[in-house]
Amino acid sequence: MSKNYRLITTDGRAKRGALETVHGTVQTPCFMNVATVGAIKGAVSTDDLHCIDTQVVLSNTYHLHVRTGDELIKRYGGLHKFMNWDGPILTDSGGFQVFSLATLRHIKEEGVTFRSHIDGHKIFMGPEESMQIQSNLGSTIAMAFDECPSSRADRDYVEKSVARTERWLVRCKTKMAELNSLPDTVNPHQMLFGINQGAVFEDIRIKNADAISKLDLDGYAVGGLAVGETHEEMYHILDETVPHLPQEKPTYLMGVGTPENILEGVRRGIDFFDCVYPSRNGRHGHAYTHHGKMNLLNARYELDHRPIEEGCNCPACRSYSRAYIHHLLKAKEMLGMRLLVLHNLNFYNHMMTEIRSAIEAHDYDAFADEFIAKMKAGEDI
RNA sequence: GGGUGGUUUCCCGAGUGGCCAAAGGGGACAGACUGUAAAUCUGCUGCAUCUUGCUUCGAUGGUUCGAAUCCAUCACCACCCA
Repeated sequence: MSKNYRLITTDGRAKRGALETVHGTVQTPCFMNVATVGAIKGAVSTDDLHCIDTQVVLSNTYHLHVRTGDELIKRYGGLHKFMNWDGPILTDSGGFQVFSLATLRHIKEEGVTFRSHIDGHKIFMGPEESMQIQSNLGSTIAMAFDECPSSRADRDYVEKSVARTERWLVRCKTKMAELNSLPDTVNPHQMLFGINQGAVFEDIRIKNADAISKLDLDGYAVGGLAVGETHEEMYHILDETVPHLPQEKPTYLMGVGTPENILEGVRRGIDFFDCVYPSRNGRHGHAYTHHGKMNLLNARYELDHRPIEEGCNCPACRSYSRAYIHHLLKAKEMLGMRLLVLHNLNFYNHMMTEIRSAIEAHDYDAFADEFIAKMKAGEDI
């Protein structure tokens, strides 16, 4: 397995690292931009992604499997070629869909039977199937196939689920090694990240973290957070769990989150994040700024000549006013959504740049506290 | 000039004697969304001293215990015949 992660410096528990991949080096902490079906929703192109300094794109195994099909993408030459993105791509395993498509599935030891949300046909996905699909896609980093239990699941269920996810992880590792050694593999250097689970039960989390750490994977994710528990519970679980994951490997907090969640995650030793918020909220009219979040659909912006945020270098702020974007959103013109998605992703990507500088300067705690306070104050917007 | 149909709360539009402050859309206003079944979903939209009271359904007058709903007159709109 790879020795590709380099820890550049630390500040408290915060890590400043670099992950070498066949598709380039990722500077961490890093926010991955979510492109579930091979595109960032909101008509964002890969050219756009270069303009807003995106490092890593995240795509989804289940969604690409049911449409358009991973075998077809493999025949095309892999996902990188297909979507014309030569930077790193992380593929989620479909594990989250085990959780979010709960009404359409049935879980067993071998894997999960889904009903396709597209046409209702039956699909079976287990660790081997998920690894096969991710290998066909040829992503840079594959995620282990896991179950993400609900934050309301009882202790007994979570214990059994985590034990099964642990057994699935061993099967993922075996299958990936096999796939990477095949002659026609799209990306023979595909990496594998394992996933820690355990809902809000810290002892289950710690036991699981210790166990999966021994598997010497390329990286380790904390999954199953931000699914209904409080922020305090989430931060507490990170406090207790992250120290039990290998520090010399990249860590990834899956599906998180708000700018504040990310700042707190970095403080607790997380390298990678991803979240639908900047793109989805952009489509829904929300813009992130250093002074808080604003809803551009609100009438108060109808004659506001200012850009979303003064000094922002994104395509929206460089050329357009709040008033014009408000109008575009009201008129349901796609450009309105597109500009907000670009602004928000640019905001997140650049927040990560600021975070890396603060860790390098060994001033992270003060930086994070001030960043969060400023966003909460919501002044001048 | 004659005939017929119509005028409902921001707009369209249902309602033909009490359960109507008035269905349903749209718009407006606000909120939610955390490994995206999400350009989606939710709330709200006469006034007030808001678990109750008041004023609304073109205008005025009438019938009735009770009218957006029935009658009369007037105003305006649409179409048809001259």
